[in-house]
Amino acid sequence: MDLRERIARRRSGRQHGRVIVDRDQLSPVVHPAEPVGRGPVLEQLLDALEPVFDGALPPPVAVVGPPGSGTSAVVTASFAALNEQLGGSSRAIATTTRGGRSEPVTWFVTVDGRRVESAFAFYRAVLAGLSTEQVPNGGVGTDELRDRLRDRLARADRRAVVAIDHHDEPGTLGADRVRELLSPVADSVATVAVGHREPDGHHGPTVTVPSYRDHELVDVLTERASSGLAAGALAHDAVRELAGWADGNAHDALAALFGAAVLATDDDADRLERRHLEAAWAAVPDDGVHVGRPLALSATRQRALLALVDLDATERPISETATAIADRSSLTAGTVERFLYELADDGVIERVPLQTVDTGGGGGRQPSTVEPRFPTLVFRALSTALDDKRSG
DNA sequence: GATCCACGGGAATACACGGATG
DNA sequence: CATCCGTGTATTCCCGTGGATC
Repeated sequence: MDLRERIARRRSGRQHGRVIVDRDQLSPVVHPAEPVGRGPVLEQLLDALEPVFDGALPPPVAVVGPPGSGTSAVVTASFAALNEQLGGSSRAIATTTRGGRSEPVTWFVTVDGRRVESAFAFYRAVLAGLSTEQVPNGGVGTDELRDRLRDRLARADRRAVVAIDHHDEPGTLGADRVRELLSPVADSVATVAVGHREPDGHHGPTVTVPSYRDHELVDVLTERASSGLAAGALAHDAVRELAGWADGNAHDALAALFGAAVLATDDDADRLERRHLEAAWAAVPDDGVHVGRPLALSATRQRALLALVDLDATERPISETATAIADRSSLTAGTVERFLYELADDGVIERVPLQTVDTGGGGGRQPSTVEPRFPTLVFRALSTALDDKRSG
């Protein structure tokens, strides 16, 4: 990071108070261009993709690792760098418009499974990664998009390596479904499945990303804090403690750091105090889900979750919670209730059996309540679902 | 006009419990 | 005593509708 960049970040960060200099540097959903301490894994991934350097397609690759190990970060960073070297969209235009000689071009596209759940959305995402042209949002059929993709890759020496991130999370397109969608262009597309486990029947190299070790996580946090927080805002032993608490999970560690920074800002403090850190990691559930999960939901669902977080709905039956949320929004209680069940089914929130016996009418099935499974402070800070309301 | 998608309503099904039935 | 049944609630599942986009 050069000086100019630092100054620019300071300027843009002013509105965030005295502690936070650059929110993006702290965000668990933003990946650095150069992941810290993941050199060996990056090498393994490049090995697996080796054929692309000879203008060929690699075999199917799987990238697997436990939650918070940085699988997405590794793939995102690698693909960005590979695009620069091997002819991503911008370069492709520069080289193909000059002279007739068509150089081998390979695009590297990552598709975020959390935000791409239909065939239509999938083709759209891949096409967007393959060209700078505008891809329609609607009004055109799925078949049309598939045909465009085929046309795009039909010419010789054009291929794409498509990473499908989070292929094994609930609600996302599975690796087999992706293969099916890409079958019309199978000769020019290779896939990289990124997730917690290999796709069923995976054949081909697998890159295994291990959990961060304690000192590596310290490095990650130190790096993020140095660019995201004001100088001296975070004591070094706090970093160690944070890393120890997170137990190798970089997402949880960053979520706690971010949450603490938000709390310190609310306090108008000039450094992260112990109470901020403790409250922040209390807001990161054990064994919870990545904050990217709720952040990828539709605006209405995010609004429902924001209300849920503010409500502190513990000990309340799900139907009551739904009514309370509905009162604060334009949604019907019935719809909110269904949302909550769906979100619980996907693991974003968790149903907890409720023991209260005093249902006057007697009989009936026991109600349950719901609890967030995602980092609440981070979600509240990053969700844009209320932005239209907030500005002004 | 064609198309995708999220919302909304509600039907269908599962579960809990007490009381009736054999 | 084991099982079935009725009632009330919780949970899941389905599909029509309308907004947005091209």
